Order: sequence, then structure tokens, then C-alpha cells
Amino acid sequence: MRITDVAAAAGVSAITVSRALNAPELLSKATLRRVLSAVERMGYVPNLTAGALSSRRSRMIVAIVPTIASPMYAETLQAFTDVLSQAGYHVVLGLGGFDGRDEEQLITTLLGRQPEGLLLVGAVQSTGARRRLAEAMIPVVQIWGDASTAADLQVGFSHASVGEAVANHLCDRGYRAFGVVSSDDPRALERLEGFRRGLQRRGLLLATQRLMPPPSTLMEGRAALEPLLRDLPRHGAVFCSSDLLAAGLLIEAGVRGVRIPGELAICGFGDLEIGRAMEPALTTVSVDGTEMGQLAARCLVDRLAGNRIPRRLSVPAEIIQRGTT
Amino acid sequence: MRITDVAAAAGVSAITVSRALNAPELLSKATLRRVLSAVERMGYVPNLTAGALSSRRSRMIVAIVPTIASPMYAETLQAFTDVLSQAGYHVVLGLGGFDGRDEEQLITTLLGRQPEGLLLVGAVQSTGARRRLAEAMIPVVQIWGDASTAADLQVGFSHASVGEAVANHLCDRGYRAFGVVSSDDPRALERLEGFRRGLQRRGLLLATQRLMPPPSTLMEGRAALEPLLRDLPRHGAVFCSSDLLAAGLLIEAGVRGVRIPGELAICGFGDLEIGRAMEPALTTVSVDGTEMGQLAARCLVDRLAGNRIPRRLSVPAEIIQRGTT
DNA sequence: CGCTTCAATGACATCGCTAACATTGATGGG
DNA sequence: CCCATCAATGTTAGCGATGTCATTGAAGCG
Repeated sequence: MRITDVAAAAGVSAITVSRALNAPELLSKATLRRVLSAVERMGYVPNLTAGALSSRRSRMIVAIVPTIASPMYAETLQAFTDVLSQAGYHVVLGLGGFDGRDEEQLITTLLGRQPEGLLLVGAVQSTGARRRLAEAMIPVVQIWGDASTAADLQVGFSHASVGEAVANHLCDRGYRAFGVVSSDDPRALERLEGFRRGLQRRGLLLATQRLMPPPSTLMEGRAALEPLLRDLPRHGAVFCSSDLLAAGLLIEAGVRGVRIPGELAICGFGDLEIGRAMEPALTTVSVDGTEMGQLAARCLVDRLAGNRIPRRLSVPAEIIQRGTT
Repeated sequence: MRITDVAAAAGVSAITVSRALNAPELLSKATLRRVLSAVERMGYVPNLTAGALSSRRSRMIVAIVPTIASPMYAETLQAFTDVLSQAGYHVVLGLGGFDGRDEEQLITTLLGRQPEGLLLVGAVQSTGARRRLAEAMIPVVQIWGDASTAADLQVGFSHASVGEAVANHLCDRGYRAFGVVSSDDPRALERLEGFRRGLQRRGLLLATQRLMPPPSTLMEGRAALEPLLRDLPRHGAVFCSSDLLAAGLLIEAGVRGVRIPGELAICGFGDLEIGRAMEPALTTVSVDGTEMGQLAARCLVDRLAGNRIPRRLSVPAEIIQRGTT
């Protein structure tokens, strides 16, 4: 069924039906009612593909995320999609993984959909992909971004500063020996670097670090405890790149009877529900993934509506002092 | 840049460029090479919207999921998207929530994209939405489905049987007093009903049940322990609708010094990582969310390729006996 | 009353691609 | 040597909507 069918049924022209659906204020009350009732009666569903081609407005936004299997990204994407859906956009999902392989390929085919905007979690790695994005001439919001790569629009926080702040916080609480258990994705590595620098500023060193490929899991956290205890002096503190790793440590500590924070202090990252629910509750860094997703979405919507918006937005990343440090 | 620009640059007609990209086997080696090099050189990205309109093949699949904030669905969707992406489809995300509000609206606008297939988590609630789906004449795969609602294609398992199997399992292990802590989404309720029936068959009754709105959280699990202990005789067993609830009980039990499974046995659902990582590890029902997502995707791909495929596929749901029962 | 103005509607071309059919020229069999 | 055949490429006409400009008629105004 096409728009012309509805038009015929309502005794108007195709464009009038189009207007009834897209710009009802242009029609007289009577016509509008007649057309809408025909639409309703016939169960007409407009072909958005055709509409997009004609109007050059696809009303689609592409979201490129490493994975949604990780709760942090899932939460962000959920919020992002909710807001955009409200604003009348559809979200096309691109799962890129953590390595840059196929990145350009993925971005290219998705750009072929003529999205009006794009969400990017983390940085674009390949220059080819970067060029493609630039050529697309659409707003790109980057979230969870590294400082290094400047996208068009950015919603996030400085991972390096977070690392440094955690270092300071732990020093202030009196810890003097430090370890890191971290995934080796670019954002985690930036936090680690900041952490290390923060320690250096205080004249302290990192005693041990353990890197592993993303995504991080509880099990990896559990497995990390034993080597950590070996390498780190008693009363040390460990900074984990994810609450999952931290919670894993906590669980294993429970099993082994290691007192937390007495024998080992733990700071996580992400403020996931699991951290809040553990006993003792996890000290962690809270970044509001939901807010970040919402902000990113609103950025795009505003920008597409022609409003001027700030190119950089910060969401706060704050250390939540709880029971494990 | 349009396809004709590339065609001009390569000294061929538009359709030849189209074929170079979509049906290279139809072209001579020389022409193919010439065209592809022009495509490459000019950085041409085909407009898939136009292509979709013309060919009536959108190469898009719509996925409608209650939420991706829940790890189970996120995992399934991840697998689903991965497979489809491999097969050259893009996934458009629809987040429907758990209530049926706006369901028809959401489905309708998404159908306007002319997707070639659709993934549905759970059942369609409104009849309006069901009619719309039927009229769209595209394959619809339903996963995590209730038995009641027969979609076009179905990949899943019987929630009721799972509930019954858990009842039997717990009875067989000698428990005689039973409780349930559950979300009240339709699928969880079906499991609950099966559980109750299973108990009845054995001449046993449910001593207490506590329902709460989805999504389930660890915190709700923790909060559920105290009333549960009040209402349920010692040495009872509780069936939770999610590993998150179960893990919450487990954490709270640790805090209160309630011995698991000595004083309280716990069975979860979902086989999430957290259940495996807890100590004692959680007895649970494992349904492979990844496999379900992959299967659903393959169903669609096969069907769209014109192959005959079974209308119902089962993925196994098996009880994993671990430390909490 | 004639002219402007504006609200309401329509006609037509167009968005960028591909399906369907047409054409071309080389190949090979009788 | 002619003609059927087939591989390789081209021509034309849409796909289903909307942008743009044109048209209509009623209202307002001096």
C-alpha cells in the first residue's frame, strides 16, 4: 500500500496525505480528519525509506559501541536509544569490538544508510575510518572518549584525571603500596597512566600491574587475587579498571578470608550495581552512564534541530568512598 | 557523490558500478578492476537508502527487546547482531520496555523502515501490533517467548517446563518447603506457574512468594532475604526468576551468617556470570542467550535466503547443580 | 468592486539506486 | 559463412515518498 492509495481513498492528493502525517498544521481541520481516518482505516504505514530518500532526512542515528555485553555500555546505549526514540529517530546498532579490525568497513556500510548523526564509544582507530566520518558531514558524538582524539562533539570526562584522582584519594587514605588490575582497552590504559602519574607526583610507585584483554569479568577478578597478594605488600591498595574485576577480587577475598580493606584495599571503576550490592560495598569511580547516553542523544537532537551546542560536555566522574578502601 | 559520478570516472554506466558492488561475477575482470579502483579512489559510499527503495531489499532487521540493561537480553542481542552483521544486515534497535504501552506505535514506525525481518523478545501484547506484524509479511522470530503466543518463527524453550523441572530437582534433593522471589514479567510468571504446578504434582505447596516489577536487581535480592527467612521454614528452598535476585540473596546471607544451602537453598535462573563467580556458586537454570541470539539470526538469514527452516527451534534449558542447593 | 494576501491544496520533478529488458559483439557449430 | 548463443554492458523506467512552485478561492481592505 502506498501513499497514493490512501490519497485516493481520502479523495485528496498524495502530498496532502504526506502533510497530514508530517506537517498537520498546514491542513484544514476537516481534511486532516478525513485523511487520518483513511490512514487509520487502511492501516497505512509510511515507507520511511522512500521518505528518507526524498527528503534527505533519514531520521536514523548510528551507534557504534564496542560491545553491549558489558553493563556500562549497555546502560549508556539504553539511555541514548530511549531519548532518540522519543525524538523520533531510530537507532542502528554497530558492534565494533575492541580491536580496530573491520572498523572502517563497519563504519562505511553504516554511513551508507545516510544516518543523520553518529554515536561513537571510544575513539576511532583507523585513519581511513576517520576520513570517512569527516566526509559524511554529519554530527558525531564521542563518549567515553580518550582525550587524544577529538571528534566533532564530545561527551565524557578525562580518564587520565580519574586515574590521578584515584591515586590521590588512596594516598590520602594512607595507603602506600599500589597495584592495578586492568583491562587493556585504550580507555582503561589511560586511567592506568593517570594513576601511575598521580602516584609519581607523590613519590610513590606502582608495585604490580596485571593487564588482560577486555571485556572484564568477575572470574578474572577472582583469579587476579592470588598473584596480587603475592606481589603487593600487606595493607596495599589496588585500582581495578572495572567494578567487575573489583567485585571478583572481593568475592575471592571472602573465600580466602582476606580482610577487606584491612589487608587489601580495593577501588573499582564504573559504579555498577554489583559494587553497591557487595559487602563491604565497593569504593569506586562513578560515571553516570545513563546521563552520558542521554546527554549524547540530546546533543545530537539539538544539533540536528539547528541549535548551537557546546562541543565538549563533561559528565562528572567522582570517587565514591565506600567500604573497601 | 553518486553512483553516476563513479560510473563517469570509470567510463562505464551506472548499472555497471552497481554490479561491481553487488554482483561482481557478472563483470569482466578488467571492468571490475577499473570500477573498483574508481570506487576506492573516490571514496564512494553507496546510498543504501536509495538501493533499498529500488531493490525492495532493505538489508535491515529490526530487533525489539524490552531492555538491554539486563545482561540476558544484552547477551542475546549481541550475538544476534554479530551474526547478522556478518551476513550483511544492519540491525535497528527498538527498546520496548516491559509494559505494552507504545508497543504498537514502536512496531509501526519501525516497520516503516521496511525491515526484511524482525526479532522479538517475548510476546507481542497488543492485538493492533500483532495485526501490523502480520501485514508486514516478513519473517518474525520470537525468542524467550511464552508458549502462548505463536509467532512466525520461534526460538526458545518452555518457561513452564523449566519451572516444573526446577520443582522436581529441588524435591529430589530433599527440600520440602518452597518460596519464590520473582519479577512479574510474563516469562518469569510462566516459570513460576510451572514451578507451582510441579510442586502440586508432588503434593507440595509454595509457602511464600514475592513478586516485583522488572528489571531485577541484586539489591532487591538482598532486600528479599529477610522476609523470606520469616515466611519460609528452615531448610527451605527458593526459586528466583533471575540470577541477580539469587546472588542478592546470597550476598545478604553472607552478611547475616545464614548458611547456604544449609539453612536456605537457592536456585537462580539465567546462568549469569555472577552466579558462577559467587561462593558458593549458584545452582541455576542455564539457557544459552548467545546461542539463542545466534540461532534466531541464522533463522532469519536462512529464511531470507529462501531456505526452508523449522518453525520452532528449542534451545536446551538445563539445571546446573552447583553449590547453593 | 478590484486588488492583494494568505490559507489550503495540487502537479511535477526528483532523490540515488536497481530490475527488467535491450543491445552488442565474440564464439562456435553446422 | 550464417545464425544461434551467451557473456558483457547499456537504456529506461520505476521504487514511494517529499521539495518546490503553481493554483485556487475566500477574506480583507481602501
